[in-house]
Amino acid sequence: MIKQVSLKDIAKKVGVSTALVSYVISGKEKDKKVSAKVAQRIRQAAKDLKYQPNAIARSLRKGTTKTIGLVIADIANPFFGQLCRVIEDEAQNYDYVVIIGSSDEDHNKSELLINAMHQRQVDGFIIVPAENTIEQIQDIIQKKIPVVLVDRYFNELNTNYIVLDNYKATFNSTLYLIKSGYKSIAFMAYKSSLVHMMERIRGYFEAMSQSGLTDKINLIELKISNTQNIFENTLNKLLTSDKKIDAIIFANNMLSIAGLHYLHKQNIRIPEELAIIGFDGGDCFDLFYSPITYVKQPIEDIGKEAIRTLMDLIHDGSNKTSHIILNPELVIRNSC
Amino acid sequence: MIKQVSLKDIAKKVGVSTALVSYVISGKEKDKKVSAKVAQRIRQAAKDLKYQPNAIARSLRKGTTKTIGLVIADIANPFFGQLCRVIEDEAQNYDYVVIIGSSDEDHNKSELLINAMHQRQVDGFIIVPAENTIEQIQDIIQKKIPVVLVDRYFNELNTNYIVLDNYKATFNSTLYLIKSGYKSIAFMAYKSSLVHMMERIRGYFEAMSQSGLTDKINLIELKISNTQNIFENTLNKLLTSDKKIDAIIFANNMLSIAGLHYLHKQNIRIPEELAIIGFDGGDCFDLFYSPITYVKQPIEDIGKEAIRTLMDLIHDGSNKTSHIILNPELVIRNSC
DNA sequence: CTGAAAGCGCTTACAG
DNA sequence: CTGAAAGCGCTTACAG
Repeated sequence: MIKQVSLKDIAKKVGVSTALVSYVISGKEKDKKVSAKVAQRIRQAAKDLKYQPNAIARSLRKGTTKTIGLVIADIANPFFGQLCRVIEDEAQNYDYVVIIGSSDEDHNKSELLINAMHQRQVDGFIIVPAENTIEQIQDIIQKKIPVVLVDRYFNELNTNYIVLDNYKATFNSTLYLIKSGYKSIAFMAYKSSLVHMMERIRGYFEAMSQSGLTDKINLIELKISNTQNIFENTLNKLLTSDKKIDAIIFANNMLSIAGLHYLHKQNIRIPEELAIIGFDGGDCFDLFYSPITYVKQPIEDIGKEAIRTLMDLIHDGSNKTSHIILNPELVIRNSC
Repeated sequence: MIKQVSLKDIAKKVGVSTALVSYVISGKEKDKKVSAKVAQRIRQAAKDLKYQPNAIARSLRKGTTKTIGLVIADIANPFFGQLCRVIEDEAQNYDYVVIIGSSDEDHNKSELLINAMHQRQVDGFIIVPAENTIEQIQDIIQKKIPVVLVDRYFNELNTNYIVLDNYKATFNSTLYLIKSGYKSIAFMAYKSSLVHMMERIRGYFEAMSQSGLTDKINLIELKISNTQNIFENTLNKLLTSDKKIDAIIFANNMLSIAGLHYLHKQNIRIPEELAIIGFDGGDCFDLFYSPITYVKQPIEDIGKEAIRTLMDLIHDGSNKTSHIILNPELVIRNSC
């Protein structure tokens, strides 16, 4: 690493103080009334020396880094991958940079990440909170660092959040299946105390019971840590039971993809033998021999709203709390 | 944003100088022989005050940020998405953070990104270079900032790089098709001066001509900017021509997926009517009714080697140049 | 219109 | 074993 060009080098070359150079470089000449010709010489020198400001020094002085910390729940999940992309792109429009970490749904890892980002003085957080991370979020709030939760939130905490209307998502999906003549509809979800999962389950329950199908309710809850093997055994047991399942709704895309893998392997005909509704979408849903009907989240909007909310918080220091709940879309194809 | 706890606060509370606190916090007590009980009191105070070191200040002082700048070519491409994940995970093992940007194959955007990262004083770069970015890479090298290229490189530049053996990848794929009895094999690629694409094309050409099929060579080159529409028209023209194409090799995963979309829509039976070899893999290849044979890149290895090489460069200041060329794997399924 | 100086929060020789 | 002090590269009142 070679010694880099600093303000001082430019100042020396032009024969002025670093203050002048700083004014010109940061575009404040107008206010400070730096003479046009001095400004010109400074700009020229900066170009000649290929000056690049040291953002670290500026950050230390100004107390702001133009950096956002993004903690997602699972980097292996394409849904979050896409979300990262949107957020990154969007942040760039505001001249912010994003540093990303995956908690892998583990609260210890989450804490490590949040601390590392905090040490790096991020100006704000966007977090997809894992289970048992309430205290971590509380700590951030207490330090008055702007934070917005995404995809999930805690009822106990009055935070900004952007989430899907998860209840509506599964309520509508279930109803759609029922209207299409399916009755014995199973629901595969993760066992979780997190509100998004509970809401998805509630949507399914409500739709079933409101349709007089309470006795057909069949909720399968898997642990996130379960392997594809356990997953397939469970699915196998479900499908070979005497309950005669005629449809399955998967509560997120990891479950959907795992499910499709199994059904594909077993050569179970969709929708003839079994109807399917997936979650979150993706190329595989489109390219499946029988394109999959699924709940589509407005990822673009989620990301944009998250950044917009965070920027409001950072810039206006606004003290309102935003709860933004976005509508799901049921994309209807051939799988049911 | 609330005033944060600093070394000074701890020093004041314990009644020592900030130097002592710094030694203890950064784990240097042994060397500096801070008395055990003072060290203990400092640690306790740090914990009581929930002290988090200010990494920005440390970076400014030490001249290192423990941050890596990662510039990929296209954030929408799942291949790069996965690569980001691997690199991020791997960097974390070394206690480094990654900031990511996508050049979208545009050299202007690439320059903007590299400058922004440079201003943020990244300790090193990992770059998937876009076309016409030689000067940008040269600039980095000249500033003695560690950099390793990934996926592609420039023949004109003596840089560190990690790439697939692209020639072998398509040479073997083409040969595999030929051995399976296919003759009229088309190759869909992007028009590009970049070495990875040219190597993939060369592999195809060589395999065809070595097999006496020179007259069957059929290279389709698309611009990266081409829409799915143009893509489909081209594919349509190709398949309805009197050349009787019996197989297509796609030169990367974007082309593969676009191709599958088209073939799926047109109900072209694979492999009966047309054999297919894809590139890079993914769930859609697995879940396609006729699972797709494809060239698999060792993404995990690419990412790990990139980080390892960069860490060597940063830490040992090693002045050797690494050219790492990894082997492709042809994953054989049912599409040909 | 311009400059001297303080200070952001650290680390690290140096002196004792 | 401990402290005073310089300095990383900026920005920004303040004074002229």
